[in-house]
Amino acid sequence: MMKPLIQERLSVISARLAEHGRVLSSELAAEFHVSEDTIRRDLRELAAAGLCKRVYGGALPTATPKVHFNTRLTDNRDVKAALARAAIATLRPNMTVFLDSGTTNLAIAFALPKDLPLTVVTNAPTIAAAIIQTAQVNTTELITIGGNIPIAIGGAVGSRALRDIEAITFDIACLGACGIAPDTGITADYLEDAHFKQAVAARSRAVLVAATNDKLGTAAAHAVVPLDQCDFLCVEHDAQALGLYERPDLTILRAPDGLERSGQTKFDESITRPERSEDR
Amino acid sequence: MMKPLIQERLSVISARLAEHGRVLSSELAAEFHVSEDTIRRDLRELAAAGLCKRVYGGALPTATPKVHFNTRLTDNRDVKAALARAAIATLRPNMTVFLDSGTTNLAIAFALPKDLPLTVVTNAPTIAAAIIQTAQVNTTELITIGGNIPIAIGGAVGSRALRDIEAITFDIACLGACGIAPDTGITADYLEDAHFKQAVAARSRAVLVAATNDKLGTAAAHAVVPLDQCDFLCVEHDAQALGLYERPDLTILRAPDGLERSGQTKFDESITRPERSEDR
DNA sequence: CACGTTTTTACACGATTGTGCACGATTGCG
DNA sequence: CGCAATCGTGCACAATCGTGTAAAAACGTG
Repeated sequence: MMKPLIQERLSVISARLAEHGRVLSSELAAEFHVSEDTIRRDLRELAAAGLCKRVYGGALPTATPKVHFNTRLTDNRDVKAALARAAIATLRPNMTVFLDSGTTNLAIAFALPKDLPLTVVTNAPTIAAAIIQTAQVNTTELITIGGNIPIAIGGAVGSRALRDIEAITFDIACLGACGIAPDTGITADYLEDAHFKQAVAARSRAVLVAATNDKLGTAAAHAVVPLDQCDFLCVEHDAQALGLYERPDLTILRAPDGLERSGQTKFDESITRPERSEDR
Repeated sequence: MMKPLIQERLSVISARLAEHGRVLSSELAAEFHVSEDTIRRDLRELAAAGLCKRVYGGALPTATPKVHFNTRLTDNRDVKAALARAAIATLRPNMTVFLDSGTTNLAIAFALPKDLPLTVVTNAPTIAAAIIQTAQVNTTELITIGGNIPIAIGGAVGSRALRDIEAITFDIACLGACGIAPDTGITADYLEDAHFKQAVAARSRAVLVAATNDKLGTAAAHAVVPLDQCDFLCVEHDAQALGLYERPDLTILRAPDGLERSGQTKFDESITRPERSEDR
């Protein structure tokens, strides 16, 4: 049995990941006749490239984009609410704000101060419904971008949506990100979604991205905008390795530490521990 | 057989939670061949992430953060659900359906059969959000009509919405009615809303109106369409004086007597203490 | 070929994480 | 109240991980 080249090994691991949905460090070590340290290095590299997510004992494929919008809705609700609080600090009265589809932006929609006059534009019905539900009649103007809506995305991203976007200029655009990494910038799972986000970013004076820890350091399939075209990056209070994300015109906002859990705060530190994935 | 990674276990628990509506610590421990302590730790983690609510003996899914609709919906919920069931009897596979804003149409959106392939068009974000929430990814195509949305109306009714409507022809349009009477026909509270409904009706092969008893015999400020341009009228099972509404091409559908509560007795009532639904 | 440099790997060691067990506290129920 | 089930928490042990270091292999160059 010939010893495989490193790239071959990485490729095989990647294929195994896609086929089986998971890999174990010990299995791979036995299969390639190398130490688990080597496998761990490989997985670290793949994770840095956004091709997998490391977990205790092995690795899993990066979040499959086929999951239904609803399933993502409840994930990290507290965390996203904290991110939202950090994001709304950037808003000023009478701004025109774009809220992209995505659960983090949904949290922002719910967190909008009710007495702050804003024009809110969105392509996501769920977010528009949140505005309708919570906003004052007189302080908020709501504009929706219509069109065909892929249910997995939860927002209009087609040609009509692109055309309607052209008629508006935004003071700030809150973009959802499926992945965000220092080298790849903001990335999205779907091509049309990525195109739409690009168009929005091009028509915005400022671009804000809020990302939970699990998004940091990962890359999805389609590039949206590089980091140096972003103006605000909202991260969790315990996000790490942020030095890699520093750019001249990028303001990094840390979310407040959301420790007002209903109970059992004692265990929070052991549960929401920081991610370990560092880049090289 | 092979030992699952922790994240996989958490994922399975989460899925089980969504599917069954509950999980038992003892069941999970037996299934994964781990101690109940481990399961409890898992549930603690999921609960900290806001994905479930721990109860004595297991865990329950967190109340689905579904978009809260107007309180008017909950008032006549059973009645409107019954009306919705009558309305969906008019639908056939691959129809293009327009759902106007309004709580009765919202009930229709929720009652749409999940396996019925449809193209649903709506100008109301709340209804679009409901479709996103409940629809299958592959059987429903969703198209929204965008534009400026007066929050009091809850749907796009302006010039852009009118223009977008021109490009579509509907098999059936479910119009919301603020009032319906034999002489005035369908009426609406807002002028722009009435205009928009007219445009929709003009582009539909069939017009359906569902009305609760309190709408029958009343008239709002602005006329939409007369009765003889309607094709289906859905009324409650005990609606009276319907003879006045008879027209040559109008089919009157009586809703079933809404005595059969849709089951779905949740784990909630039996195990955990009743608690207020404090969504946000 | 000789030599220095870079890359890759394996091993060692301490740190972190996951798990099961023990024991006392709490909760549900008759 | 009393009993059984469940829960919380501390602790021990094993698996896994990160990092530093050294050896081996590959590479380029004279």
